[in-house]
Amino acid sequence: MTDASPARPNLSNPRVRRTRDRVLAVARELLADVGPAALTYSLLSERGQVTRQTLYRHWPTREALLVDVILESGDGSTYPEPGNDPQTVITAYLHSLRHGLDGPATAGALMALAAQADRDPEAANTLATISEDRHQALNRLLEPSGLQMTADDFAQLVGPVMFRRFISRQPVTDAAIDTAVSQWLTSRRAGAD
Amino acid sequence: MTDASPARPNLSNPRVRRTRDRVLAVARELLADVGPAALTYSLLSERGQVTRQTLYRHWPTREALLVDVILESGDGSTYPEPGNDPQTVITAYLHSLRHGLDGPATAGALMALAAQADRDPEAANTLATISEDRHQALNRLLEPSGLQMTADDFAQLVGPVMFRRFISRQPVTDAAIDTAVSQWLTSRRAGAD
Amino acid sequence: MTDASPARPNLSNPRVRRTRDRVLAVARELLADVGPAALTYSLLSERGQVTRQTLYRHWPTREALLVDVILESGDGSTYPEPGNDPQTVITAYLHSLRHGLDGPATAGALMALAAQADRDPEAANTLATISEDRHQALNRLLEPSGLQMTADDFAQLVGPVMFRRFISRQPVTDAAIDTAVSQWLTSRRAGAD
Amino acid sequence: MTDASPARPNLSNPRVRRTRDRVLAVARELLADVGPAALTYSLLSERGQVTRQTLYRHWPTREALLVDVILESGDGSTYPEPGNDPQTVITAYLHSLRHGLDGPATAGALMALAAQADRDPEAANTLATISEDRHQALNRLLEPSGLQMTADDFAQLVGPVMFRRFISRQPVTDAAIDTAVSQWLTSRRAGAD
DNA sequence: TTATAAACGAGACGGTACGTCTTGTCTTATG
DNA sequence: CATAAGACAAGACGTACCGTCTCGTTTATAA
Repeated sequence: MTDASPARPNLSNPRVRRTRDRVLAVARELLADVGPAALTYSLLSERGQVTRQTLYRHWPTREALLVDVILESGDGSTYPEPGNDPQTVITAYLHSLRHGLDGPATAGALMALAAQADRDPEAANTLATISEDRHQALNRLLEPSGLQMTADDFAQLVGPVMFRRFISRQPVTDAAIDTAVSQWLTSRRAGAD
Repeated sequence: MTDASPARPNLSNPRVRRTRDRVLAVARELLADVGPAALTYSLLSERGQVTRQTLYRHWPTREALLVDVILESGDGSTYPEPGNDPQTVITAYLHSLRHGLDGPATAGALMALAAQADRDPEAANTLATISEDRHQALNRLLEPSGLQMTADDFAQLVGPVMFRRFISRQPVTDAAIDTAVSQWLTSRRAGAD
Repeated sequence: MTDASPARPNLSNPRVRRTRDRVLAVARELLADVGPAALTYSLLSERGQVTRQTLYRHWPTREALLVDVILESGDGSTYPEPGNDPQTVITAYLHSLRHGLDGPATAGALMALAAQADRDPEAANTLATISEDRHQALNRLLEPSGLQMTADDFAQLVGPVMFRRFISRQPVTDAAIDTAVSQWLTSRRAGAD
Repeated sequence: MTDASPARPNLSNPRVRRTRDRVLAVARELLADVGPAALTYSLLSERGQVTRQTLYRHWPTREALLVDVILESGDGSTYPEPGNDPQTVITAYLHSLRHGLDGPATAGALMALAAQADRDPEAANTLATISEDRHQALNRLLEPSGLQMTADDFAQLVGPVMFRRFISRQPVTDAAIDTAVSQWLTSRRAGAD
């Protein structure tokens, strides 16, 4: 049994770590500057003081790079605080989501993945995983309130925000977020009756 | 002052029309076969019995081609019938939307646009226009019922479907559609109180 | 039946001719300057005001390029005059051969071919063809004298010169040439007895 | 004064010896299998159970490796017996030479050296040395006969064989060898008159 | 017998070249 | 004389080797 994929650099090696972090930082910059389509390995290599070959060693596929960019979205934008009042928590969550999608780096990487997900199962998987992550993150914030969301609920809340941001291209206003939250809460209360 | 854009072929010329339609048909096939990223002018020219030059004349930019593909989505998938019962109409509409996004041609082109919309105002505009089109289409279907939707409403309904289809990558089940519709109706009725 | 090899540029096209001649000239220069091993398509492209892609179109393989360099050895070094006296003609021929192998361009290309001929039948063929060419050229020079050489004779004459030039790396002196010629003539006369 | 070249492994160390011999054996195999151009350090390292680094330690340059391969041509092909009759001895010698050049390992290495000798004085030297070696070896075989060859004589005999083998690419037949030998003997006798 | 020096394995890295692909422009011959 | 065929420049792709550089580990020799 030969090794199918040639083994990516060992992250416990500090040199490797250094290289990787530096490149990811530059990648984020470039993603914001030139967009995902123009984020070529050629460009990244010359801006990142690194050889193209090194990029391939770390991220055999451009998609792998995008994943790392999204997952370790280096802006340190933190999630809001957990809390007892669902409406407050959810609203704060959607605000933070909106903020996370404002910077063109993460948003660009996300759409790049989405664009190829229909043909690239790995990209599709990654998207699913990311969604699930964010879903669980919200549930953790909601824990003190005793409320938990299903995937359906999550789609119901986040979908409208995403739709405005990426498809209909209308600004995601505070009002729009409020609408989404209150609609969901209303219908939920009604359903509970 | 030189002419910035060299004038695209005159659509009233039947020969032009023929060429254009033939190419668009092939483009749709290829879009389904190989995906938007692999839909190159080179490939399209050889499959479409046309010179690359001709493609450039018709669609100076790849994005222009994608727009035409989306707008004239040739599958003949028709909208549902208008009707008096909002719930029925809306549900039928979402079903047809889901169906339209099942074929990988339109969906692929759509995401390709979305991926570059952050950097390409024209793509962004196109997306906005398309969204608005579909929004108005729904409103036309709803006319008999006397009900009309705001952009907010539309996002609230369509967003969750899109989110599942393109981001969280869960199947868009009938149940999910029902949930979206009933939530929206419920909250609406509650708001009307 | 698909076209296996993508068809090389049409030499009757003047643009093609121009490009080709320019590149071959530069190739000869570089061959002399840096040797056959360092004559990369990359280097050739940048010195020749030409894209790498263009080089590949003209000479799909580096060997094809070397062949053209050898066959159209542009130095215009002419063969000597035909004549009645075999000894004079043959000696003159070997002098011109030596001169042709002095310039590092042709000699380098020749050895490059020889080095890969054991594994590359095309290279082997090319070498055989070139040898045969030179053999016939000599016979043409000898026609007035009524004498003709077999392949054996040719090897007997040219071999020692090649050996000194490429293997034993001794200078090919006038004396060495005289020895080769007179040995061959002597033994020939002896054999005729 | 820093040490220009980092000192190659000490051959008196048995571990070194082991490594070296093992690698050379593999190198010979590979040379026959894939030819000199494809005998990369990468390939050699993985086939030879050895790191690339180790190869560089032993043979700082690929050429140094080829020299070792040629000089210690491990096939154990022995020279023929010395004897009194020059014709017999010389013929036997040329047969053994032909045999030595039949196996693609030595022949390939030899031409690889020849191809770079014009630009690499070390390669040129090595070739000269090797030639001289073989020349002296023949003279040793001829000692019982009282006959000795000059470098000129040697070139006159060996050149035609080499030429057929490497340049004109005709088979080196027994007849060709006989011709070479008898021509040389004839002219020699004639010259002695 | 244990240091100590050398050889070695493992593998990251900056380079350079490869052969291929698509793009947009430009040239040429032809119908 | 307008247009197809296709040559070309530009530049990214993914891969292969190269030569160099750590850093641990093993082996051999010498104290």
